[in-house]
This record gives sequence, C-alpha cells and structure tokens, in this order.
Amino acid sequence: MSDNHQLFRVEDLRGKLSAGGYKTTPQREEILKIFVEYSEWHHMSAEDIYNILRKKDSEIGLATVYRALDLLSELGILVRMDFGDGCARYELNTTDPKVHHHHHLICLKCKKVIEFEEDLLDELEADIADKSGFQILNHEVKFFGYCSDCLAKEA
Amino acid sequence: MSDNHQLFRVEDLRGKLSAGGYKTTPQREEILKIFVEYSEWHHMSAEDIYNILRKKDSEIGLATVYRALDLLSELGILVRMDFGDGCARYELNTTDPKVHHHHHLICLKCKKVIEFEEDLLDELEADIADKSGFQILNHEVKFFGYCSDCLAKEA
DNA sequence: TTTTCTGCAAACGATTTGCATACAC
DNA sequence: GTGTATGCAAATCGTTTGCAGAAAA
Repeated sequence: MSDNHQLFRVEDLRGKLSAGGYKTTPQREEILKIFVEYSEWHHMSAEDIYNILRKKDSEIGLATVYRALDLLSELGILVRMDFGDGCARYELNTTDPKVHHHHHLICLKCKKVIEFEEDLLDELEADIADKSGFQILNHEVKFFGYCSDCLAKEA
Repeated sequence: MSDNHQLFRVEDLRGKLSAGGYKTTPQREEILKIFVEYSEWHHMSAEDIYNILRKKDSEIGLATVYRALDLLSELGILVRMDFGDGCARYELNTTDPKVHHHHHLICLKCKKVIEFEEDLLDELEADIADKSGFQILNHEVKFFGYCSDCLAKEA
C-alpha cells in the first residue's frame, strides 16, 4: 500500500530472484507492483493483471504475465488459488494475520464465494511441519456447502 | 465397496435427483457406481472416468461425464477438488473420518502433492455454520510450501 | 558474451455448447 | 406427450510453447 511497503516487496523480489538464478526484469517488477498497488482487490487472474497493464499502456504480453505469475508463486511471493471458476487466481503471500487468516465458503448451488475471517490453523501448521518436514508458506481452506440464500429458497 | 454400500449410494442418488427435479438415468447411476467401485483411487478426473467407462464398453460420451460430475457435485454427492494440474478432480463426499479428514501439502517447487491425514476442523466448521448460516458438506485444505526433498536439494 | 527473458502467434487441452435424437416421467 | 438428457462434433477459453529478437548478468 505505502511506498515503503512497495519498496520492501521489490527488494524482496530482487533477492529471491537472484537466489534462484533468475533475472530481475522490469516486467517482473511491474507485475509485482500491481499486486501491492491493488492489494485490496483479492484474487486477481492473469487476465485481470493483463488488463491493468494495458490500461497503463504497458507493452507486457499475456504470456509474460503467465510466466511471471508462475515464477512468483514458485518463489513464494504470490499464492495461487483455485475457485473453480476456470482460471487461476493469485494474491500476495503475506504473513499479515488479517489477510492470511481467512477461509472461503463456496456454495455448490449458486457458486458464490464468501470470505470468512477466522483461523485456527497455526497449531495444525506447526504439527504438519514437525511430522513431515514440509515448510509451509501459506494455506488455502475452502468449505463446500449451501449458502443461506440457497437454503432459504429451497425451504 | 460392498454391495450394500453401493446400493445405498444409488438410492441416495435417486432421492436427491428427483428432489432437484432431475431425472434418474442409467448414465448417472453408472458414473456414481464407478466412484463407489474405485473408492480407494482418489481424485478422479473426467478423463479418468471416461477411460474406465470405455474399458467397460460403455457408450457414455465425455460431455455426459462432465455434465454428470457437475450435477453430482451440485447435489453434494461428489466433491470437486483442484490441485492446479489443469483438470478438476472429484471424489465421493463422505463423512467417513478416514477419508474426510485429510489435507494436501503442495510443493511450490516440484508440484508434488502429499496427503496428510489429520484434521482439527470440526469445531471450526461448527463455528462457521453458526456465524454465517452456511451449511457445510465438505472442506478442502491445502498447504503450500516446500517439501523436504526440495529443501534438502537447496541446502 | 552467454544465458535467460520477452512478445508474438500458433498450439494445446480441458471444458462447454448447439443441435437432433432418445429417453425418463 | 412433454421436458429433460444424451451423444456427437464444433466451439470456447485459459494456459503453454516454439522461436527469433532483446535484454540482464
């Protein structure tokens, strides 16, 4: 959000890229900046990013967007999420509990996605890391069922 | 697995179909039976189902498989899951804790999917249902990070 | 200079859809 | 009978890939 926040993110990017043997390019920086700038707009797809870039008169191609999103996810800078709407969606991987600790309720009837803020997974994460040696960067929790609207219609 | 189990599933199907104004067809029954029969083979895709059908000399078309999987998910008989491998995967929606209570660890580096059996979500589910009026039928939990193999290689 | 990256356009593959026929109710 | 479901093939659409030129290290 703030300039400091953005600078921090881009510095982080430089480090992680070179650590992985990748190059820092203006395209990758620009795409990451969009996530910082639009941090209140969750769940952006490749197409969303591409449209924002076009409005900014950027020359970045759609294939580059896909490749950057892939790479940034692999580096743990972004998190890829699937809502079953036919396209992958991404958001910044943050440790901020306000953002990190939320779940998704997906209605099987109307396909609505509801966000639910509450998390009790910290101890579960610690337990998993302990037992499996897996280093957890983020999690995604989806609950499937029927929303109150659809339940009401049925009754 | 057992014949009783299968019969129960198909009865359940009949009821839920007619309750929703849908018709009971041999295709829908046959597809559901495959899930019961192959219950130990988790995460089947539409293509998987179609291939099994072809081996059984069934005439069911791929489009019908897609339509049936969609419908069975909407009815809460199947659960649709996304592992980011490019196709939707389905499994029986069961309340059996052995099946219900498992999570997925997805490695950001090698894309490996590890199953982890352990669940602590019952109270969280109850809490959500209580606060949001959402009726939960199933959940999907994915943890993203690096697997122990990839961590070892890096070191 | 050497390797990686980009942009474009073509290729791909999973899923959806239109339509005529067949079937469940 | 009437409306829904099926099967086929064509269409769709998100995503990937090959390649030649451009740019980072």
